[in-house]
Amino acid sequence: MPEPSAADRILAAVRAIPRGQVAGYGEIARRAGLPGRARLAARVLSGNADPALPWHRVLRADGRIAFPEGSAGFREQSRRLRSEGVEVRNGRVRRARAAFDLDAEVWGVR
DNA sequence: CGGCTGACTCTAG
DNA sequence: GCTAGAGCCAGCC
Repeated sequence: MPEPSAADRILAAVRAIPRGQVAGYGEIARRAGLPGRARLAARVLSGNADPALPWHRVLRADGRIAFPEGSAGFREQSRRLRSEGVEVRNGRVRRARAAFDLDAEVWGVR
């Protein structure tokens, strides 16, 4: 069978985010072997239909939720994050990158 | 082919 | 911490 499509690799990268942790769109794209394709990662998520996909663990580079504040998606994402112990303040997650990079070293990823 | 759009990112001020 | 502007990429009309 052919090698996985870009979208498949992005989805795999999203599924690899441990529970209770978060990653940025650019980070996901990079891990999928698509550096600089953050927008593609966002696009893939917008069209995903997999209920098991932890899409709520993906944030913007500055640790903010990518949805407009107050929107349905925004509330849903912050609710899911908090339910797994992630601290969400005013649409922003503390230590989005730091926490992830820390574990990245542990996993041997990079 | 041209133009618009978006769950993006980076740099400046 | 905030807003603006520019750069970027893929999909759609």
